[in-house]
Amino acid sequence: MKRPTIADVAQRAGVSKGAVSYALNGQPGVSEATRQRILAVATEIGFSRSSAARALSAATAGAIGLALCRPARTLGVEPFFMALISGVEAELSARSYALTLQVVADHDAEIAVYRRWWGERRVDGVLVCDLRTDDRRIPALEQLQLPAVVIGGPGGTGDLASVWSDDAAALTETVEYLAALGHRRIARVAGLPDLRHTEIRTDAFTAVCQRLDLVDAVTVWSDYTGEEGGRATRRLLSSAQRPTAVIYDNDVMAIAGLSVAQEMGLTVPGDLSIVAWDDSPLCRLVHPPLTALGRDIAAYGAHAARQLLAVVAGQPAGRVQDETPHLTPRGSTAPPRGR
Amino acid sequence: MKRPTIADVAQRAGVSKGAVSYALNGQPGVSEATRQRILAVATEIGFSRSSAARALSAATAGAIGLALCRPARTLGVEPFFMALISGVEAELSARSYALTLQVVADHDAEIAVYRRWWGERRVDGVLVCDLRTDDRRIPALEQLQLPAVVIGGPGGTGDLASVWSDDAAALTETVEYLAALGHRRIARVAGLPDLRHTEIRTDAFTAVCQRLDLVDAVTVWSDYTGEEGGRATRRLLSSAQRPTAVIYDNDVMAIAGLSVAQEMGLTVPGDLSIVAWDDSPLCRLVHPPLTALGRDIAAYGAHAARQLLAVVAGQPAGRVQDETPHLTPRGSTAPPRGR
DNA sequence: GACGCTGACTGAACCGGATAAGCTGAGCCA
DNA sequence: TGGCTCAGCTTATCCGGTTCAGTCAGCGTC
Repeated sequence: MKRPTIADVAQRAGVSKGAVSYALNGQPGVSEATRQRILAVATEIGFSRSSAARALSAATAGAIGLALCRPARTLGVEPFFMALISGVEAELSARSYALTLQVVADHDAEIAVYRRWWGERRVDGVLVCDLRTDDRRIPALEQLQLPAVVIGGPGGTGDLASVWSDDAAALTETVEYLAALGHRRIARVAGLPDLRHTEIRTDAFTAVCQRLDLVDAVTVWSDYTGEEGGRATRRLLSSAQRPTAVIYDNDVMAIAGLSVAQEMGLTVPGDLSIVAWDDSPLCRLVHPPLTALGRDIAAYGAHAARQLLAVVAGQPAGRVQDETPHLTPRGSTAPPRGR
Repeated sequence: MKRPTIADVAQRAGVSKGAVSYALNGQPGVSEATRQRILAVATEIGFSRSSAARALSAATAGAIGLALCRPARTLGVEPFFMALISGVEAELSARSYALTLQVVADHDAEIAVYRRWWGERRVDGVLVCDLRTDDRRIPALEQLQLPAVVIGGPGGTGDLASVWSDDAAALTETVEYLAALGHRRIARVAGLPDLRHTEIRTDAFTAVCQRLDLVDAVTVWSDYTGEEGGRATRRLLSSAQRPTAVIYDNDVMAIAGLSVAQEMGLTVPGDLSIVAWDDSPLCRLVHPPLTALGRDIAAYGAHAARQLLAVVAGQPAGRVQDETPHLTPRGSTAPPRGR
């Protein structure tokens, strides 16, 4: 099956290649009647423009890139990324942009991918995930002048545009809620410590616990996997002054924590209250369903994509705030027993 | 930052553009000494070929496409796709191919995407997921002559290449295992009925149950979501002759089923044995950990990607078999109580 | 009726590689 | 020494769009 080119359209419509190009792009230079005729011919013979030729002459790839840097073993389990991707994708495909995806092992590999994409002109811009403190990717992208939007922050994003959500406020609200239920010993199982949002949440946790005089507040670090989340929970629940409530930095660790609690003979929420960050269907899957800090992740992704397209179009890099995660109380939180 | 082109390399190496092209592509036409000099210059100035220009003149996009057709609400939850994608990706990036991803609502939209990708020459080939019985995508792709590999089967893939795993054998093994434990009333919570692999598993289930004379065997249909899986389990466990073992077509439904059983006061595996299809970290997250039918999904994806690249390279469309899922017994299966 | 002006369109030059065809000089042989 | 081959290049053309500089008809204007 021979693919029609712009020349075929031009010939059939009895005009030049240039006129067809103007017509297709909504540029002035052709009369309305001619434009309609050209568009009709294009539709009739099933013409679509070669992305390669367009990229070459218009110097735009029509694609944006997303490099995922989490190790393969955690990548699949959290629903977060798939939700994010589907949101990004919805926004992009609505504007006929393609999404190019690459899984990388570490930040060096990721920077190498950015460099290659830049050199190959394969993408018009990139979305950056999992912002770390002192993130080496930021200066690398600034140097390349590759349009980018960081998903994360606030802070630490250099001169790049970013989309962020107020995790500090969400965490504060959660601790206040648990404190209001009567909890005094609250623990937090955090994600990887060098991620920027872990840092932000940790600072907020420390601050609110100090303010509410929760002296037994403790944060332990983990790596977002169920294994580590379970292990951390086991340690916490084995301590002399075991917490009566635990906040987990993702849903997978929270579910693992719930299992560990049940395995150790504790009832949830009677003996232990559990809050999960990232409200996904997983949280409603288990018994009791988990109280969770949720937000519309697909919308977050769509927001970031929109922002990136704006940057690609030459608008100044802004830092826009997305929805703040909100607490959805379910069956896994209650006043501590014996209050 | 100005991006170097092949002309810059040529000038600096004191040769023509053509010579550089030959050198970069490992073609004959330049001496080994010159080739090395050119490659050194290219590395030195950080040159990489424009994917657009390459695509235009070599008529190859350097990318393959993957359209995901599951509704957004189930997409994120199952770890399956992320694992598949990371496997596909590993294989592609090793050969400098890019992965273009698109999320679509239904098969019509998916076919439209294929048509657009074909017209835009945006991808060299596509991977097709979630094969259905009488899948309209197959003839559409055959008509477009867009290289494709179907992930699924056997059967129903038309003239397209495919990579499949022997789900029938895996299911048979599982039923035999449960029967050997002493189970006589085995139920199966299946995924969407019009998926080809659901059909294959259902046929195998019927056959083995008949052979083993398990007259109470029953299959109920679901949609892969936790909600539906839980609901189906509740129905099954409320029936007069409730099953003593349930096989779930994915991990998410199995976990939901486990919760429902516990919520109804049944112990697992004492009162009910549970087997999950797709062994993911989720299965080890819950208590008891789930006996599961697992396979290396990333390897499956890599296998499919390799196969697609072969088809793109002009090799005949083959139907290759991947690893058969194998049963990993864990804490969720045991002989039925009161045997 | 010569002039300028505008809208509608054409022709040709690009974009950055791949590649077929052409050229050149060294090496070899008769 | 002339003729031939062939490795090792160069040159030119092409891929399929975008875009800029013209061309030209038609119209109003003084």
